[in-house]
Amino acid sequence: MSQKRQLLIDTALELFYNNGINSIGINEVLTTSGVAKRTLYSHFKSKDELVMAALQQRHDRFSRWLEAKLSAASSDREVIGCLFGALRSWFGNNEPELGNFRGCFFINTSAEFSDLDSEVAQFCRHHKLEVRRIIAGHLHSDDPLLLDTLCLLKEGAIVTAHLTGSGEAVAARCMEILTQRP
Amino acid sequence: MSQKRQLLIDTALELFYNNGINSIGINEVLTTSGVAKRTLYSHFKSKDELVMAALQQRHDRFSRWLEAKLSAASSDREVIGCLFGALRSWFGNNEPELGNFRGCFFINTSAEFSDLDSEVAQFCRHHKLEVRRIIAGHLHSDDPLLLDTLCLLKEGAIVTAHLTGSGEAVAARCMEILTQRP
DNA sequence: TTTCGGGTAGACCAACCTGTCTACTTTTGG
DNA sequence: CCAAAAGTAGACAGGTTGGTCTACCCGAAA
Repeated sequence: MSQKRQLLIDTALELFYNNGINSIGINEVLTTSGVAKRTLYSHFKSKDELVMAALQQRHDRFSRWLEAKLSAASSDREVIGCLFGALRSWFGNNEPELGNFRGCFFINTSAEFSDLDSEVAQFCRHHKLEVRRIIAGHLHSDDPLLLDTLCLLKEGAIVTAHLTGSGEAVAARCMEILTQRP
Repeated sequence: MSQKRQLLIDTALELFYNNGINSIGINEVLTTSGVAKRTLYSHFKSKDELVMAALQQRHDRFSRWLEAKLSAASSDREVIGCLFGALRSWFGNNEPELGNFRGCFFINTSAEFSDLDSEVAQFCRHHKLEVRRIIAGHLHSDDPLLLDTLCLLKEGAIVTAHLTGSGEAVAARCMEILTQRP
């Protein structure tokens, strides 16, 4: 069905991710995509609905990407290697399907929407839970402490990579930290 | 000198931290503080300048707070305890001087300002470096891997606490992770 | 007493925001 | 082949933004 709808979502996601949702107006999405305003509002009844569609799109894409990256791992040690190897590659802008690295879209979006009960904030929580579930699904032991460690270090790495810019060193450091454990 | 200036900074910081900088207009700062617009623009030549003053204020307050929390520690193990104990207390809204917990002001602000060269983004980087320096100053061994571990887990904890809401459990988990190492 | 810095209230400006609307054109399926 | 669906351009409405400006007030120091 409608390819314009998909074009709008793709354009919105890229602009939102690169500039923040509040910094991007509807008109910028329209001029960038070359779609008419009327068309946008025939597919989405408000900007919020477009935002939700962009979040969903990012979530799907990121989940598929992560799942593929972890699928090769056949031991916990390999899961660690795959996970932080993938992150390092992302931080270094070598994962075209995820776009130019600018932190985690869901962390960034949460920072912009203060109302914790809003649909947007709820979806961000949902995303993080799903990512955790994906990682858990690839670990052999179901040591909850290991899972928490991976998730916490992953979040720390993403934020630090975004803020400092030295993302690849950060990801490598995470692997050092984790391989130094029993 | 001028107490109005300080009142403006305090009001702006609270509003910015609780709602995000782009969501708060100058007029909201004015009505909340009860100060006239003319007065604001006699102290700050633009909103950006007010934003910078708010960032500086937050940085000073947070640094002093952290320094005080870590000053009691006399061993690396105690530094870990003090650090994540302080974070747990912050996450649980038991640190009035830091206000109601809503993540890290600098991480949130970085998410809103995409230009990495902007004064705002530079200050956020500076803040994180300073915090790292404070932690390093209280560690006895100068094991860089330990320092990195603490900083990464700290960022992960802040982000996760903000996104999921279960902050105190997260901080406790970090301590478990760290005490389980040699 | 006069002068002046710091303050107030609020009208005003240009730019931008989301969202609606009219009027017209293109695409596509039965 | 023609009707319905999907698209276009862009004016418009009503509100908000950051920022400027005029006109006035007050208290303290020279």
